[in-house]
Amino acid sequence: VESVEHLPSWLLTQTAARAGRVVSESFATVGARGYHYRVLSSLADGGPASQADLGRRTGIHLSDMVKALNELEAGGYIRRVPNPDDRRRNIITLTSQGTERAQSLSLLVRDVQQQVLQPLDESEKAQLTALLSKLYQHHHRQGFPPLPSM
Amino acid sequence: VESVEHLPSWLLTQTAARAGRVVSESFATVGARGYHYRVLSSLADGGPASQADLGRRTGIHLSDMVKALNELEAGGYIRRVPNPDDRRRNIITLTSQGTERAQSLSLLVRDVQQQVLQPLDESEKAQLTALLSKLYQHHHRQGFPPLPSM
DNA sequence: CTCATGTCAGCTGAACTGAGATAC
DNA sequence: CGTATCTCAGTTAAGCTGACATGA
Repeated sequence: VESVEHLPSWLLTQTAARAGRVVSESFATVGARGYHYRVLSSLADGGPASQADLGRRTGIHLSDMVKALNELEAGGYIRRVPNPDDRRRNIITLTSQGTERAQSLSLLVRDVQQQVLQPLDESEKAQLTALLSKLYQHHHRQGFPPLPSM
Repeated sequence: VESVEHLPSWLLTQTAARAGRVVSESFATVGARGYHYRVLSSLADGGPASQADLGRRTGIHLSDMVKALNELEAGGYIRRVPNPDDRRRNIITLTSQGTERAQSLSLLVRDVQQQVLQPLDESEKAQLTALLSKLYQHHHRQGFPPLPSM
C-alpha cells in the first residue's frame, strides 16, 4: 500500500477542493455561486441560448440549470423569453445588470486564480493549464458522455 | 469576460470531478467509499493512530472520521481500542481483513489512475503530479489552516 | 411514436460547522 | 481553568437521477 499523498487523483481532488473552496468563499461575499458565474459568463461569451444549450456549454445539468436560472432571474440578471420558433424552448438573455455582474464576477475569479496558483511561476501555470486541458478534453469527448441531459 | 474553459480553477474542479467520479464508481462496485480507502491506506502506511491523528494524516474532518470509522468497524476492517495512556483517545488498528481490504482497494485505485491519466505520457504524468503536489503543499502548510479539527 | 425541452423533487459523497460530553 | 478528543446533528455546493408535461 503506497502513500496516498503521491496519487495524482488524491492531489487532484484535494487541490480542487481547495480551489473550489476559495472560489466559493469569494463568490459568497457578493452573494453568488459557482453556477451563477458559469451561466453568466457563458451568456456573455457565447450569446443568448436555450437552457439545454446553456447546459451543454457549461457542463451544468438541466435540473440544476433550472434552479440557477430561477435565482439569476430573481436577481434581475437574466430574462427568460419564449422562443417563437420552438415553443418548448426559452431564450435566455443577459440583462444589463447581468452583463455587469458577469464582468465583476470575472474580475473576482481572476484574483482568486492568482491566489490559488500563487506558488507556481508563469511557465508552470501554463503547464498545469495545458495538462488539465488535455485531460478535460479527453474525458469530455471520448469515453464519457457529453455530460448533462443524458 | 473570458471563456470559462481556460480558467485553471475551472479545469481543476472539472477534471477533479471526473477523476472523483471514476474513483467513486470503482469503489462503489466493491461497497467502499473514498474516505474508507483514505483511512485504511493511512493505517496501513502509517500504522495505528488516534482518530484525531488519522484526521490530520488524511485531511478528513473529525466528524466525518467518526462516521467513516463506524462503517469500517461495522465491516470488520478496523478496531477501536481505548488508549490507556490517554483515556480520551482511541487507538485505531487494522484487522487482518482491513489489511487485505487496503491492498485490494489500492490495486483498484492504481487501475483507475491509469484510466484517468490515460491521455498523458509518463513525463506529463510526472509533471502534473509535481505541479499539483506543489500547490497542495503550499496550501496545506502556509496560508491555510491544517484542515481538520480547527 | 420518438425525441428534446423545461420543471420538479429527491439523492449522493465530500467538505464543513457547531454543540456537547469527557478527559488531559 | 483552558485545551484536546470523540460523538452527533445539521448545512452547503456540486453533481446526478428519475419522473412528468409539453411540444417538435
